[in-house]
Amino acid sequence: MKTKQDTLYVGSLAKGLRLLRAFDEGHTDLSLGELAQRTGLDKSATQRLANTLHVEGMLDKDPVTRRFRPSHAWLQMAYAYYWSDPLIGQAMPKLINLSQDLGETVNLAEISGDHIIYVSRLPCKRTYFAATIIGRRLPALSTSGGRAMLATFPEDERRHAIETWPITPFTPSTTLDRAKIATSIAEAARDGFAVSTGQMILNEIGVASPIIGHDGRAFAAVQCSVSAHTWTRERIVSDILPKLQDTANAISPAFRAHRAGGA
Amino acid sequence: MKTKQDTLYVGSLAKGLRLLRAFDEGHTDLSLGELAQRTGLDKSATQRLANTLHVEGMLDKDPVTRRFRPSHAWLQMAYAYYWSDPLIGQAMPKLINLSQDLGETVNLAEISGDHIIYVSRLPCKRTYFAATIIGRRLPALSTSGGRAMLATFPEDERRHAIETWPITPFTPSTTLDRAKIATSIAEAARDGFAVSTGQMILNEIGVASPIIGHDGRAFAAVQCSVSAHTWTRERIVSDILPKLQDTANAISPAFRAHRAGGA
DNA sequence: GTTGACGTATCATATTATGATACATATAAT
DNA sequence: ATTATATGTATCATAATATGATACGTCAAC
Repeated sequence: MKTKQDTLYVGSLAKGLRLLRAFDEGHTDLSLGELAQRTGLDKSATQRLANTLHVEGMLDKDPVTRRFRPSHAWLQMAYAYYWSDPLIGQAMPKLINLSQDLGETVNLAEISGDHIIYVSRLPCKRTYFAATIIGRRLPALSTSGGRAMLATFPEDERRHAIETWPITPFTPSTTLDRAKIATSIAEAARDGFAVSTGQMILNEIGVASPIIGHDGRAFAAVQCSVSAHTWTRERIVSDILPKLQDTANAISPAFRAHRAGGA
Repeated sequence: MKTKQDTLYVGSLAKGLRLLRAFDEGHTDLSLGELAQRTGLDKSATQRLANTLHVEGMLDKDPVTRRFRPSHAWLQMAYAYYWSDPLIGQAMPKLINLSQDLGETVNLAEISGDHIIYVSRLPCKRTYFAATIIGRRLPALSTSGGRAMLATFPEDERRHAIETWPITPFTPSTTLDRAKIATSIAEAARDGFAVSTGQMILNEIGVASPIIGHDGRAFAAVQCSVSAHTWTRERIVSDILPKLQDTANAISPAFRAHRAGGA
C-alpha cells in the first residue's frame, strides 16, 4: 500500500485530500463515520485529519450535529484558480457580451483529460441546478463542447479517444453508439462547430465552437445550451452559431502565438 | 512551533494546505523556490508536499518551466461547495430571473467572519475582472452586502463590528471613517437595505438587501452593482430596489424556519 | 433503564516525514 | 567558451510524527 514513488510523497497530505474529495453532489455533509467509510481510512486517522482540516478552516463543523461541510475556503480556491487560468481573463468580457446578445445560457468549457469541465457559466434561463454552477465535469464525448474540441485533434488521436473515452448514460437519449459519435465529430471537424441533442438532459440542444491553442489543438470551447421546445437545429445555426463562432474566434488569437495549458 | 492542540492535528496536512493557500490573484503560478518562500517551509518539505499535490492532481506543473499552478480540481471543489450550501439551490433560479429582469449585474454574498464572500455572480455588463468571478472576499464594512447584513445584527454586536472589523482602502473614496459607516448601517437597519458608493471601485454604486436566517440575523445578501455614470441613488431606489427586495424576501422564508449556517 | 451508535480522548510503538547535503540542469555573466 | 548562479531533483540517516487499538463520554432510540 506504500508503492507510490515513496520518498517524495507525503501520505498524510494525500489522505487529507481524500477527505476533501469525499464531498460531492451526493454527499454534501458527512459525519465522522461516513467520512471514514467513504475514504477507507480508519476512524482515528479520519478523526485527526478531519480535525486538522477543520482547524485550518477547510471544513465547517456543525456544532450540534457534528457533521462536516465544505467551507468558504473552497470558493476561494476557485477564485485563485480563475486568476491563474489565462483563458478566463481573455474570455470573460466576450462571454458576457455574447450571453447578453443571445439571451441564452452561455458556457465556457475546458478539456480535462477525457472530460470537459465548465469553467464559466452565464445562465440566462432557468434550468436545472447542475447547469448553473461551475466546476462540473462531464464526459467529453457526450457534450457538444467536447466534440468541438476533439474535432481539432489529429486523426489518430481523435479515433483513439472515440474508442476509449468514457460515456455515461445520463438520459435515455444519450448516445452510446460510438460510431454515431464519430460521425458527429467528423461533422464538427468539417463544419468547425459541434451540436449535441439530449445528451445530458432531455430536449436540450448544445452548440459549441472551439477555442484553438498555439499548437492548433482546441483546449476549450464556447458553448450554448437551448431548449428543443423553442429552438430547431436550423434556427440555432442561423441565429446563434454566427455569434458563437465570432466569440470563440475572438478569444483564440491570444492563444495561437504563445503557450496555453498546464499539465 | 508545535503548540497546536497536538495529538489530533496532522502537521503535514496543514503544511500542504499552506501550499494551496500560497496561490492567489497576485501569485498565479509559483516555482518551487517561490512556494518555499511564501509558505515559510524549507526547500525539502516544499518539494515533497508540492510533488504530492501534483501527483494527487491538485497542482498542475508546467513541464518546461516547472512552475506549479492550481488545477481543475480547484473548480471541482467549488462545485462540491455549491451542492453543500443550501442557500445556493434556493437562490440561484431567483437570481437568474432578477438579473434578466434588471439587466444589471447581480451578486449573492454570504458573511464569512468579518468579510463577505461572493458565492454567485451574474454579470450583465462588462466590468473589471475581479467583479465577475466567485470566491472573492471583501471587508464586510466596505460593501453594501456586508452593511445590509450587519444591520440585522443585535445592537451591541453591530457596534463591536463597526469598531473592530477591518477596512482596506481600495479607492480614494473608500470610507475609512467608522462613524460614517455606522450611519450607513443605521440607515440600512431603518430602511431594510444598504447602499454603498465608490467603496471598491470609483463610480460604482452597490445596493443590497439581506437574506434573513432562522434566528432573525442575515447571513447573506442579494446585491446589485451599477455605474454612477448611468444611475442615481433615486433611480436605484425606485427602479432596482423593489425587485431586489422581492428576490431577497423570496429566498429568506426557506431559512426562517430551519437552521442555516455551518461553523 | 438498557442498548447501541457515534464522537472524543489517550498512549506506546514504529512507520513516516524530516531537512541537511549532494547532484543535475538551466540561465546569465564574463 | 567558461564560469558562476540559481533552481530543480535525488538520497539518506535520524527522530519526530502519525498511527490505530482501546477506552471513555454522550446522546437517542427502544
